[in-house]
Amino acid sequence: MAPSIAKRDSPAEADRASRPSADPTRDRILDAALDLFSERSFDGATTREIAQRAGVTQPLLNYHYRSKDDLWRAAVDSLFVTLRQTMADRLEGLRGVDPLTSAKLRVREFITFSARNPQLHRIITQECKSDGPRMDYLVEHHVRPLYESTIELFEHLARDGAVPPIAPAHLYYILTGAGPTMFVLGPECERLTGLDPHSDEVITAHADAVCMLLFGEWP
Amino acid sequence: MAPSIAKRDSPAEADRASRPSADPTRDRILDAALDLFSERSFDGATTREIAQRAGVTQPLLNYHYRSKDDLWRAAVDSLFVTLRQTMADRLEGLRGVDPLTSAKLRVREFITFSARNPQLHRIITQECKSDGPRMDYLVEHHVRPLYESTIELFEHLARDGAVPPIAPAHLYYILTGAGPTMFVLGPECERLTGLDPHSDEVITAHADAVCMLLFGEWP
DNA sequence: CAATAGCCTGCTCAATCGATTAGGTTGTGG
DNA sequence: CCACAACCTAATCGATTGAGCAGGCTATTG
Repeated sequence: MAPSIAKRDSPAEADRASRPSADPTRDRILDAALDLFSERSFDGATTREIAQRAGVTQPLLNYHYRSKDDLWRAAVDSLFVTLRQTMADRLEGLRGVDPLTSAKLRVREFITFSARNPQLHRIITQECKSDGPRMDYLVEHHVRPLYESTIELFEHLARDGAVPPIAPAHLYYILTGAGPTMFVLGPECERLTGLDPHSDEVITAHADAVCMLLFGEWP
Repeated sequence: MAPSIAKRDSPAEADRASRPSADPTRDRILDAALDLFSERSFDGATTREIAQRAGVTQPLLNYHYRSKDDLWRAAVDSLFVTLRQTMADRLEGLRGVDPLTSAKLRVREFITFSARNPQLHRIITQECKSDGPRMDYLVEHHVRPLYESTIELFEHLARDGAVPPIAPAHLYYILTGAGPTMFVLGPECERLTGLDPHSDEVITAHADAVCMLLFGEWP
């Protein structure tokens, strides 16, 4: 069905097609793909439009990536790499800090990232609404590790009474729902509330609000 | 650009094409359209597949609805009519109940509806990610009234101290994010947590959790 | 200098999309 | 019984989609 052998004739094909990065052209393609896939969904985004936004021609996408599906996977991978790197950098400066403070900062960092990269949850909600090969890839490669480390964090916090007695699975969907939705629906939010979901003030206020609810800091 | 006159030749065309309902065939088409639009997005859903799921042929969609866009609008309308009807029925039985209890039941009803009709938030998140004619229709016809009545509710509750001191706009996105996300991502939730997001137990537990956080009932 | 390999583009194809047309069937009022 | 309107279908249209092919440019290598 899906031969693992390269379908083109040049020898280095298998290496090039949809493997690593570090090429400015490939990066521009991935960024454009991420924007359009997340806004318009997999089917709604056309390869021609992605190419146009990246400033290249459409056949170049099939040169660098075997197929539209392959391009999608590469774009998703790069986004999650950025997420993991950002979170890791943040945690780096938190050695020795007490667990509760560390957890609060993790939540804030997650919300800030979701606000600056709404593509993350846009793509997740697009693909995970129905079972399919792309949801499978997304969950097994990227979402599950995130889920499990979050569950572990909540279990720790619950034992200390730092967080309400709510099953971790529910807390996970409350956090991943309450945190990013305002920014996922950025254009709607702007129209509806007049707030600018890109501004630091609004992002901070939202993180404050979620932390207040989650960690119960109101008399 | 878009003449309001019927483009077909029969006289009753303008009346039929995309006006009221009460016809079992039209209802089946709308239900199928809702399912597919919400799962696959506007572009991802094909009129042929909608027709197939409704048990009719594809040209029939263009007979009953002027265009795919028209069909989408009719499907969205029917969903929001159901939402308003459900909420109104619920509030009917709450005359004389104190405001806080009434508010809690409203929140629970909203979450229950979102769990049983995940199409609602699936479509909202699909269309409101980017500005466009469908977001415009959705917001101005259906979302804004919902938003404003929710804001009003939260302002009342905040005055009584029944809800944390959080700006209503943020509370709105926290509620509409934390409540439905678990059910919007139903297939992912099942795979990730092992919970069945269709079961009454899980729905109730999630409503409990959100109410606990929102109304602060934990010592 | 010649040759080769890596990027990239213009042109094109088969498949599939939403929409249209013409026609058939059913039921109702005169 | 006829005429007409409502409902539905088969066949098909032009447009757009993802993908493939052949070839051109540039720079590194021998």
